Amino acid sequence: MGQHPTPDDDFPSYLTDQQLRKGIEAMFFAYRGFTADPDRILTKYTYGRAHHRAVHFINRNSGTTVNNLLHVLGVTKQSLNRVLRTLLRDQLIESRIGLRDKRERHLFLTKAGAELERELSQAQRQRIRNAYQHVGPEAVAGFHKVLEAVMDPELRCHFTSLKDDDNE
Amino acid sequence: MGQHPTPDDDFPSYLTDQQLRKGIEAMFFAYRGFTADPDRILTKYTYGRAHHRAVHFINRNSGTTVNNLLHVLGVTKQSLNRVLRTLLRDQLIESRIGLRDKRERHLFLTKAGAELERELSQAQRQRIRNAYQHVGPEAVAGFHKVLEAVMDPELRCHFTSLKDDDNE
DNA sequence: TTGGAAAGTCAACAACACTGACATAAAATC
DNA sequence: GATTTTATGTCAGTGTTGTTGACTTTCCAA
Repeated sequence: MGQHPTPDDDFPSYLTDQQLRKGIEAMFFAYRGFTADPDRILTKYTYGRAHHRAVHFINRNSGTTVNNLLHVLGVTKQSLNRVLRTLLRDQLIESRIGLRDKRERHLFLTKAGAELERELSQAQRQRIRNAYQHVGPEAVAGFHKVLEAVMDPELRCHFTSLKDDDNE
Repeated sequence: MGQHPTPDDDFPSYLTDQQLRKGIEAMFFAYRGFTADPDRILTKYTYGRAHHRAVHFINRNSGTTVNNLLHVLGVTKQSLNRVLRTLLRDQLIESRIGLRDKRERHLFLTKAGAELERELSQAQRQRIRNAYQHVGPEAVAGFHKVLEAVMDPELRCHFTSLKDDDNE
């Protein structure tokens, strides 16, 4: 059921349930490795993955609004607010009232925040760099293709656009 | 710093910090998509991702011990025990005392458990299948290569061995 | 027989998500 | 100008999933 004993052009071997399950497990184990290094660092600061994500996206898109961050991270404002509050308290980010629209808060990393971001992303980049170097550019291209195809379409636009609209 | 303006053979363009950051974000967004379908289904049963993982690995390696599952999942026995207890209570799994070693508990899916596993993995496989079909076999091969390289080495062995040792 | 491994349990705690309700300020619209 | 909508923040409560620490039971093996 779902399996196919004799793979042909209609049912290539890389689409068997067995291969798909293999891919699912690979994602699970790889994501563990992917987050392992930042997680280790974050415990030093009594922060969690949520702080890492916030800091990452504020760095990537400096001056982003709370609302925009909300949609990118896919969490509720209450959940995000808890994280932002501690980051503000610890002066890792700062929040500036929008000039054009004074309801909006634009988020920026402070110097300390940028340092933490660097520490976190450096560890993560090192692991990815090692993996990329090990497998070569063709495999990396395939990796990116598959990941993009696995994303939800509405999230894909957040990913493909490295620069967003909002800055004052 | 870390960047390289003129990519050459020593510093190919696919290893720039920019490209690595892109890969990191791709992993983040793709993992969200990867778990979205099972998460939706799990809320119907008031279960979470931890239940999915347990059911997946018990199905993959029927008769596995609690201790083995512990290492594969990378959680504490207290955390796993909470999940297993509810799955046992709801008769989705059953636990049999080991014949050779009576301290060990070997875990099996019940019929209902196998049904849940199928429902969860089917949704997940469908997404992966669509992605694989969309990008083609070469990209998929690259995808697998990168994921395996990103894993922690001690987790990689759990992944590569589809069959484990323990059965009575 | 004693030591230690495997399994299970209890309690307490923390991170991080959720819902729902409410408040404030400002923009947009009627 | 009054009303509605939007953006943000906050409070309270809840649930899942992880942690540590302490303790017990079972049982294999030296």
